[in-house]
Amino acid sequence: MSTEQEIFSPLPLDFYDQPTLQLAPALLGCLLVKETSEGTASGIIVETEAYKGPFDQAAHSFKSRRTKRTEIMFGTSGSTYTYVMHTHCLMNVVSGGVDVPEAVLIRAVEPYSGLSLIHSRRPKAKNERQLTNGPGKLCKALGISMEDYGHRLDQPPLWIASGPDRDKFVTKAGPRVGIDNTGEAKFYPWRFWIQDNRFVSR
DNA sequence: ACACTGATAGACT
DNA sequence: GTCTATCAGTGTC
Repeated sequence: MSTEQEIFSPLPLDFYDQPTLQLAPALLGCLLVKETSEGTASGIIVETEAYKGPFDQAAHSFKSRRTKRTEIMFGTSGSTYTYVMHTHCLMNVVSGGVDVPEAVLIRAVEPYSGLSLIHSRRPKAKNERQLTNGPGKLCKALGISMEDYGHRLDQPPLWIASGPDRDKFVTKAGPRVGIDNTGEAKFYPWRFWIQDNRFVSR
């Protein structure tokens, strides 16, 4: 059993120096923590998706498209890539190292701490599952926004820690979600989740 | 199952 | 300047 301090202690930046397809499943079971003036909330990462820039038609950085939005993906691993879609914000972890525009999308978490804060931020959730079982929902629940764009994930106010009870789950892989019209890329099994966890988005 | 929402970037004229 | 698509979520049919 880990101590409270170990559970919440930020992972070092070099943790993100591993191949994106290895990092995505490695993030499962880790704790995503956000500190705000309202308090601190956290959730265990239970679902991720890998996006491999230049060769991945589903990625914003396909063919190394370098723009204001994708710029952070060309930077160092372990930075935050936030992106606004419709009315919601989605969070990605930059990987691949400098000049390799890859990232891992955090698709779902299981609420771990700051439950009352999470509930107050997600008044429309009709049950516990709906608090954080989607990429836009978890950002709202934890208070993650465009202000976190470019933030390094080894320090407050936003970081990822090793989390409790590591390795006590089975990892599954399958096709990614919400990426129609992307040809072959649609079928790559680059989505990873914790088997039987009820907060997985689908 | 379906449509409405509506921020922002990127492509195009 | 204008048009369109987007790594969703929600309410309604």
